Amino acid sequence: MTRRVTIADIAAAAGVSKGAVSYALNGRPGVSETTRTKILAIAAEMGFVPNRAARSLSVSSAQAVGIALRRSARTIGIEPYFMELISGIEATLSAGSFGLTLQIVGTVEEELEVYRRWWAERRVDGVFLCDVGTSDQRLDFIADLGLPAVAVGGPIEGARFPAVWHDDAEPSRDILEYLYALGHRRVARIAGIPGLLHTAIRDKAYDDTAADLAFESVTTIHSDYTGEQGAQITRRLLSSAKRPTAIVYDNDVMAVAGLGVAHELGLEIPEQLSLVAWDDSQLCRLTHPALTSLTRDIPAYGAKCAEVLMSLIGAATETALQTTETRTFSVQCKPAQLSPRGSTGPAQN
Amino acid sequence: MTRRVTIADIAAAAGVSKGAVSYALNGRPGVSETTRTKILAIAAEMGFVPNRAARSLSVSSAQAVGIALRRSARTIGIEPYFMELISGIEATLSAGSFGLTLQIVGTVEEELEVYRRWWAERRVDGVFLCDVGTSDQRLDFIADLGLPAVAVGGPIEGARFPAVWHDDAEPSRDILEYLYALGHRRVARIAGIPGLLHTAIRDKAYDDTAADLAFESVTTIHSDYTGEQGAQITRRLLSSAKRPTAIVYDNDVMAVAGLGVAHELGLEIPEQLSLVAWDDSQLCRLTHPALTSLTRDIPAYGAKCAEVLMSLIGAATETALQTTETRTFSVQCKPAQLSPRGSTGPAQN
DNA sequence: CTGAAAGCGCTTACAG
DNA sequence: CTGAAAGCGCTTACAG
Repeated sequence: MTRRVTIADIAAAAGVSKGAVSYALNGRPGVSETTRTKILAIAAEMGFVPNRAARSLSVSSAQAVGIALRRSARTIGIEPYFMELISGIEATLSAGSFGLTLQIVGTVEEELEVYRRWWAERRVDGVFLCDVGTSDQRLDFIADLGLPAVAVGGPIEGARFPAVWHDDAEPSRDILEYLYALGHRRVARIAGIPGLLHTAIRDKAYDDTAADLAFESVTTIHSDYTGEQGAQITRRLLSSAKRPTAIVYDNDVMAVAGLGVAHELGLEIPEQLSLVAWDDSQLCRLTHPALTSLTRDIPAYGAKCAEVLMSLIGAATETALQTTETRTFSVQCKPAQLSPRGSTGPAQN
Repeated sequence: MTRRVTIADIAAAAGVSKGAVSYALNGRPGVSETTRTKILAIAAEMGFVPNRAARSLSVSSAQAVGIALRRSARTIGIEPYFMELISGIEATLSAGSFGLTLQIVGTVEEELEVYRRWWAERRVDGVFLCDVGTSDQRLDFIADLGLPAVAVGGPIEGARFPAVWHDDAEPSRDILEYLYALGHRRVARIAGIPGLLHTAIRDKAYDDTAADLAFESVTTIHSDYTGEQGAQITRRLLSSAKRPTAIVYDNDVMAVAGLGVAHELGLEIPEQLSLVAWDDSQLCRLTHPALTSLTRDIPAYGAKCAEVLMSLIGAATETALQTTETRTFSVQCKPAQLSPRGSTGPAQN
């Protein structure tokens, strides 16, 4: 159990004041180049790493950001989305040697409480807001707190902090046009949670596109994103008299579950039924046939979100320095691209 | 942007010293009951939450623990295991109002560096060590640092800190006996990464059990746990002359991929091939047929790991107080149970 | 039981 | 360019 070295140790070894050590270490004026290099050498030799708490207390910054996820213990694991997002976030954070504090909560109330506590404790300098809703009390709550934040999703009208988002309307249109071109006229969509912003955006895009094309029917049924509901709703849809010839799922987990149901009912894919998934994770390539899906680069998205938050916090990460224009209030990322695979084919009515 | 209230504010409002406020808040002797209740009331009214950095600096404790995960951005999401584990860990941590710092790393060197930095910065009071290897340099590294830690996996011989683990030998035996009873005589296992401790334990258990029963062949092929390799190895196995009638997978993702390959080859499940998965996540119930698998309660496991770490750190969580005997160096959890589903059936040789 | 003071390890004006 | 000092917001011996 080695002892931790402090600036006092370095100061003593270098024969200078603690202040000088601090200036040297932080690349600030106030020390000559010779003393600076000498101090730096000694610090490196002694393996100095500054005590976070002391630094935080001095500069009033936690050197960390937080993310609160509202899911149950059982369902959180199944969505590859979050881990990929976090993974991307971290890539940017580490560059600025910021830490990520993660908290899983059960209810909105708990989530708000976490934000308040984090803010009051100064445990984090900013937060990522996930699963943005169409009318989301967390937005004002966080803004009122004065806690820097980035919404992972958008666009958000009248937002008081930046939102980083993909346009979901265009891919929604892409899917329907693609299915239409394949001859599908009865299409169903098993959508996500109705209160979520991106669900609403997709809802509207589907409706708009459907109105432009001569579909026989385009139905949307909302779900809770779980495989159970995906399976259940698929079973119901496929048991109806005029069953759809194509089903679009708002995530990958439900699509996999839907494929399971299709197998269960003995339907040939894609001959008798075409399936499309949103959020292409590795899952979509594990099944047979592989699932046609909408592909986004989630780690890159997470990295972008982190960049915006860092620049908001004013942290001097390299990336943040390069792209100070990310301070704008809405950052749009490249929309999801359709990746056609074996689960879609021409309709046989 | 409300102002954060400090103990100085409370002291002023209550007309006492900061020391008195601290004693009152921390339930220590040194203040009369009347002043204590008065101070507490004022603190509550002002919405006081202590500044973490200041507290940490004083007591030399970060009030946080860390977990470093070594995966790539693309593959980390697919394994439900980690999020479930983290979710369980958090349930215990929140009770003691400890935070969880998460870091995703690419290499062992990076991981060791993270531990050293965390320790030097005093950013965490302890860490969880995942993916324990048969010969794991991280064990001594962490122990030498004097950083409290819990190994998520074991048992570890001569360990210098506690390990929390499930017995994997018994379930391994269960699977083989079950398959044998179903009449399977050619069984293959697509195992995980060879260097991992639990892989080695399962390897031995399979070998031992196989030796006790009259199998025609029991082969083990190691993999990297990804769906790609799961699919690839399954394809190779099923294309061989004397193909196995049952395949056991060391995780769920590979099992799902294996099922996809079976479908691809037109094999009837379970008539022509039985499949078994380890680590029953929701994934196993999404497919058709649903996958027979070995079920463990991962969130509960995570909670147990956190309990042991908290007790090690000496934090006064309620759970830790109740179970101080968790300071022992090896905590065994309930082994995984076989959950038979549609993917296994009698062998048709 | 209570108050004044020192200290945790940094940063940062402020004099020399 | 350099040093001594105060301060961040807590905790905790140490006197009264």
